[in-house]
This record gives sequence, structure tokens and C-alpha cells, in this order.
Amino acid sequence: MSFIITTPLYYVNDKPHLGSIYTTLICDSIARFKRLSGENVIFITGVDEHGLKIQRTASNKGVDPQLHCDEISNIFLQSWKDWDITYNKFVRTTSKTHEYFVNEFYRRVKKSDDIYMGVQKGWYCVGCEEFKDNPDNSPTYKCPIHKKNLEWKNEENLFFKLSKYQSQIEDLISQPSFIQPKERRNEIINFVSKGLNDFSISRTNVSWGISVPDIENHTFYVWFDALLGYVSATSLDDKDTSLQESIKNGWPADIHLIGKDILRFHAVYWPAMLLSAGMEMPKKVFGHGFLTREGQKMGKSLGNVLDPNLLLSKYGKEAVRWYLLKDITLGSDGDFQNKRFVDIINNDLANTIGNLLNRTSSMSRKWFENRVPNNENLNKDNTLELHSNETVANYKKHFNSYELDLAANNILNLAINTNLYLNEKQPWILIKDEENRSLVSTIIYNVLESTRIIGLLLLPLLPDLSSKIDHQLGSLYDDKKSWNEQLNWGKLKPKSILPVPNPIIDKLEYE
RNA sequence: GUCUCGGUAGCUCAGCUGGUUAGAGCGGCGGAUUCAUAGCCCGCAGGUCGCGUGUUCAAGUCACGCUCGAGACACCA
Repeated sequence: MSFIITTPLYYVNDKPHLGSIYTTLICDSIARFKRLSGENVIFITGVDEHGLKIQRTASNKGVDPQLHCDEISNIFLQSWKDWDITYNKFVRTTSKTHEYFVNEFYRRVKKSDDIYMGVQKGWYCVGCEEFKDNPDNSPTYKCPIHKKNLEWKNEENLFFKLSKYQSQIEDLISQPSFIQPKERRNEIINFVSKGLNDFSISRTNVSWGISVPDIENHTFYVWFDALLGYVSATSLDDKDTSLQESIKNGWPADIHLIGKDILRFHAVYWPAMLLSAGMEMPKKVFGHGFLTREGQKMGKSLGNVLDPNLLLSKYGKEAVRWYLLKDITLGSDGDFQNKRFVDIINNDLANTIGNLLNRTSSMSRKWFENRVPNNENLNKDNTLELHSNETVANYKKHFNSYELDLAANNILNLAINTNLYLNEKQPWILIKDEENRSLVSTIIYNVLESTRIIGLLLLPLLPDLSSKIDHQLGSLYDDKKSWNEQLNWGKLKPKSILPVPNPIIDKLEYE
């Protein structure tokens, strides 16, 4: 069984913004967690490269659309490298493989008798090249962007019979697990209950797209094209591409993680398209929230857009990951506040976890010849062991239900409990009496072991920080043993050498 | 306009099917300690739980009205 997780296919109109990074980081953490848990993960990401906007952006730049797409796609690829994103598939909708899938899929949908030629009517802004929905006093209504009167337009388009799938879609979205979070689910249910209309899947005025077979001047509408990227990515063999191949390789997707703005396409249009093609529907569509900055919407007009590259170079990827994954509940909007960012990184990562590692290692080195002490007296009623087991169980439960913030807090709580344990036991006082040596060795072993578990649990969330912790505990992480097995208490080897401790993360300062 | 969700300590939020003195983290203040990254640990915060009415022996927790905020209402990656 494979586990398929997808980011949206990002529109190559511009380079990645913080929102794209956010979505992708979440997927990356989930993918890492699932892999460590032993699942065969296919983590899909990529770019959506067709459509009028791109055609126009390229022409404004005076370059060929393909060149423009290549350029932006490369920036995305570089960005994923910079952020250490462990994707398995990077889809480009301009690839030959993808085009093949779109054609095959179209044939299936057509065979189901779900395609017909119709007329798209509506008030149209030539500047936007978009239909506007029923503005008041349409003939005199001016487009707010272009200040021009709208034109009535009849355009011949291919339509997809979405209406045919009304009841099947209703059944699908009535399942509580299909759309998350539940606030978004209500919106979709409400929308669908008003009755589904067929939607157009081709354009006549767009040359930059995949041509509809046998119909001149028609290209596929970007959504019809782009959504199929998830399926084309699932086919592992680039030579033998077919929908059947994708299905064999594990389709459907387990989760489409997307921004809340494109939920409808994923939770309504997409499942219907798949039904029509006789394919299985995704198991879950999760619409996450948007990021604001210091309480304000980010936007070009406000000039307050946060540049992800700047964050990366200034704070490092571990700090940004921790803030976005730990401090923002998946599904809710999140606010990026500089002061809070600094506070959280310093408190959680430097003071609580970093300092725990440092003080623990330091005591062990000082009193046990730079090594991990013996653990011969491990008590049966070891409170830290209990805390650790409980933490691991809760952490897994939360991760599996995509509550990454809660999983992260589980780790933090174990670190807090470990610090507390030290303060209660006060080994620095006990060690003054030689008689207590054996007791102290047990205490120190326990805190080191707890710290090892903390490091392991951080692996999906903060891979680099995790390996720094592992390194300072003597590089115990063993790829040959399963992660789950290594999370068991007592795997830390007595007598192994501890290197000189170093801060695992630099403290940040207020701007 | 119709509908959905929210308004709880300075900030971010928990508070399940109504029931002892309304909680956590961060910030702020004080204390104790030294193994450690001026850290960790302990104590302090006296918040009309948006406003009003009602149901009830009992409401932050239910109902209605109002107010403020976010969002959805068909093709905006």
C-alpha cells in the first residue's frame, strides 16, 4: 500500500511565495512521518504551467511561454532544494507525459457521455479576460480593475456534465473525513446543496494549453488540465504511461493538502471528474488557512509580503518550519509575528530542548568519563519512561490525524518534563556523595534517553535539528532499524562516547 | 441580502455531551538554584468569558436578539 500526498500544482505566474512554502512544508513533514512509520510514500508536488495568465505574463516579458515556464519551474525546484523538501514526484503540466494523461482521461470522460459542446454566456471583461458573475446593472457596470464596461459574450466551449454527479458528490462530502477542516466542509455542503451546474473545460482564446483532440482552436481549461497532474505523477514509469499504470501504483491520493481558496475544485469538480473516468476519488481534501503578517493580510498593494528566501537566510529552515508547523493549527489562519517568532524559537528550541541536551550531556561527560553512564538500575516505575511512552503514543495519534501542532507540543512537553525531572532529582547534589554514584548514573541515563527520544520525534518536523541532537548523543540513529523500534525506551547504549556539546540552534534577536 | 464560523487574562488560544475557587503557552514581575545556552525550576497575573434577554436548581458551555470580525454564495492556482 502506498500513501499518496499532494501539494497543489503551483501556478508559475510568479516565484514561490510564503504560502506555497507553508503548504509544501506541511506535506514534507507528513511525508517524512509516514515514511518513518514504514509506509510507501509518494509525495507529489509540481507546477501548473498553462493558461492565459501565463501566456500573457510571458508575452509581457517578451519571451516564449515555454521559456518562462522553464525559468519559474527551475526556481521552484531550487526552492524545494533549499528547503530540503523530500518530494518524490515533481509534475510539470507542460510535459509530454502529462499531455498523454490529459488526452486519455478526456477520452474516458467522453466515453461516459459527460462532454458536450455548449455556449458560455456572460458578462465579460476583456481586460481581465474573465467572466464576471452577475454584477448589478451589468450593461453599465465597470470592471473594478479595468474601469471598462463589460461585454456580453457567447463563447463556444466544451462542458463537463457536473450536474450528473450531484447525488454522488453529496454522498461523498457528507462523509466527515473527506473535507477538513469542518468549517470549510460546511461551505462546500452549502454550495453543493444549491445544485451543481456543468462547467466548461475548454477555451477558445487561449493558445497556451493542451489542445483538445479533434476540435480546432480549443485548449483545455487549466483546471481540467492541472488536476490531472496528480494522476500523471502517480505513474512511476515514464515510458509506459497510462491511467491503468497510475491506478496500479496506488491511486487514489490519500490527501490533497491545499489552500482554502481552491477547495471547491478539489472537493467537488475533481471527484466528479474522477467518477466520470471510472477512477477512485481522493480520500481526503484538507484546506489549510492563510498566513497573515502582524495581523494584516499580505499583499503587493500593502507592500508587506514576506519573502520566504529572506526568512530562510535570516533564520534558517528549522526555525521557520518550527514556527509554521508548531504555532499554527493546520486548517486555521496563521499570523506571522516577528516578536513571537523570536520568542518561540528561543524558548522552545534553544532554551527548552537545546539547553536540556546541553546540560544533560555536560553532566554525563563530567561525571562518567565523557560517556553515557550505565543503566543497570533502571527502575520499573520510571516516571520519565512513562512520560516518554505516553508522548510517543499521543504524538503518533496527532500526526496521523494531521494535528502537527499538537504533535509538536507533545515533544515540547516531554522536554519540559525531562527538565522537571532533573530539577526534582538534583543529581548535581547527589553526586557529591560517592554512595549515590549508581543512582546518579540511572538518573543521567534516563534524561539522556528521554533526550534521544525527543530528537527522534523531531525527525519529521525538524530533520536537521534532529540529526544535530543525534550527533551530540553519539550518533546512535540506525537506518537499519525501524524508527518505531528505535522509539522504544532503553535503546541508548551505555558507555558510548558523548562528544563535546554545542548549541544546536543559535538564539535569535529582536529586529 | 442569505448562510457558515468565531469574539475567553497584554498577545495566541484550550475549555467535550451545562455543575466545585474559568485554564495553558508567550510576554511582564518576584523567588530559589548552579548540571546547563543569563538557562532550567518555583510563585504571582485577579480576566463584565463581545452585549442583552431567556431556559434551568445551575450557563463561558443551551435558545433568541444585537454588535464586531473572518469566510462562502460557480469557473479568482
